[in-house]
Amino acid sequence: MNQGNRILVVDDEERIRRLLRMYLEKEGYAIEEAEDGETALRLAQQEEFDLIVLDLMLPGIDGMEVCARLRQTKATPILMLTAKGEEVNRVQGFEVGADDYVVKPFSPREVIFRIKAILRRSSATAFLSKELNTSNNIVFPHLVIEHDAHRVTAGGQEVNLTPKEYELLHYLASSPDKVFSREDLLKDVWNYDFFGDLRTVDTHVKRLREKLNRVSSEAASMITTVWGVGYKLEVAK
Amino acid sequence: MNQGNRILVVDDEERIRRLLRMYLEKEGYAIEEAEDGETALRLAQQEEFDLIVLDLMLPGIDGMEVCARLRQTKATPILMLTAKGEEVNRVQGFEVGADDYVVKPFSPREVIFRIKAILRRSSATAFLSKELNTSNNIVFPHLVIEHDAHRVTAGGQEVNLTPKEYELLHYLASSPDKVFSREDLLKDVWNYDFFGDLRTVDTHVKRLREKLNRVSSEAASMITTVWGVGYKLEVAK
DNA sequence: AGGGGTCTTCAAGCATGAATCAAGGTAACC
DNA sequence: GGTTACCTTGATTCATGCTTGAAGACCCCT
Repeated sequence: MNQGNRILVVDDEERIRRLLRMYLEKEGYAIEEAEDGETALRLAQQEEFDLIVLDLMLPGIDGMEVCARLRQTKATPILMLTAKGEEVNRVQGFEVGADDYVVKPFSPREVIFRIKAILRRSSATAFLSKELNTSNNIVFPHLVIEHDAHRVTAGGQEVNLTPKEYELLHYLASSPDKVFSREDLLKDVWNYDFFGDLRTVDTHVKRLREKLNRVSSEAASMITTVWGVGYKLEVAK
Repeated sequence: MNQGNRILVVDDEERIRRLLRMYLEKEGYAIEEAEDGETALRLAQQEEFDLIVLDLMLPGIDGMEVCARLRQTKATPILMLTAKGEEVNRVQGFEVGADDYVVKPFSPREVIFRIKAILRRSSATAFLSKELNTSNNIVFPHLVIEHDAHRVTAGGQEVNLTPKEYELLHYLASSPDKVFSREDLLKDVWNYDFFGDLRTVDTHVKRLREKLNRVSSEAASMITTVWGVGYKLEVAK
């Protein structure tokens, strides 16, 4: 868990702000919101944040501008949100000092990963600590997930997963033993603007189990159904 | 990882300084900035840096001059930045004591490689233990990349690559097994002022595979597509 | 400077692989 | 044994990657 890093979320769409607040608070961050550039700048000046999530498209002062002005006085890390197809000059974004950017529509999961990555980096440079803990690997008795290599190994053998299958497994694996409802999974693993059938989750679970089972029945049986509730990845007892 | 080497960045353009700071801090270096020759000289005299990145074109005392004066008292390694089209005599630069030079617009990646190479060289003389690691060669079962010679050998036979093809391959090879998205690749391998189509990456990958394949299908098949994510250079298992 | 060749980029169409959803079957609970 | 939730399957739709060609930038050589 995080020790309550403070994050400022800047977006003109309320549902986006609410969405991010929800997810980030779940992760233990303290959230503040701003719906335009002026407010964002004011808040950022008078309070200390550990990170700012900044939409590019804002009424009044746009994100690029906010970013540039902010950089004159503060070094707060900035994560940019850009809409797909928006004629964004990415380089401009970086020049202006954004640390990373995410394209909408994003999956909540992705945003959280990027935020964690940025915060890890910035605290790493502060303490000159080695990036030992940075490895994104998740290791269970019969299941290894190497995130950088995007590789899953079950019972010592590599398993080929499709993107969704991989994301689903990775999501379950990052909170082992926790049960997620189908709604949870759809909300977190899929894009925020996807409203699909709950049964879609079933299908992916099925194929995930199938692929794991071809290689290691132990790994496959880690994905357990909690009747009337949802799914979880169960770590052997 | 680097143990926080200290680097002084000297350039009159703020966006260049910021850009370099961003990338270098990500690599774990501690950055200080100067925007003119006078400041640079003052800072370089009163503090100890492990390396100085120095723009040739500066208001007041120019880079060449700074370099020459610095060399009278310090042996700090210097990496020169020169603008394209600037009729720079490279030899002049070396005479004056620069250790290496990079032409603008540079790709962030290139600068980082040069910096690491210089630091490795200079620390190699201090610690003989590192001597072994000094070569910039990357060696895989069917693929050898000799960076100093800018030469690629696949299956024992030399392959002729264009600059971009080479850089792409080298970048992938320096983090084997790690998956890079097309965005990542554009960001790191292309120049800092390039804003292009993601599909451009595909084209280069295609031709890279083609050239490697003419000589060694094993080498070609090391460049693997991770569906929905990006590309990686996969080391045989 | 001018011309030829190379490298890079980008667009368009095609090929392939993955995600979705509906419908019927099956297992768990009471 | 009935009811509810879950699993399975396959067709359809959708997303992504690959290939090709052509245009333009760039470089080198004369």
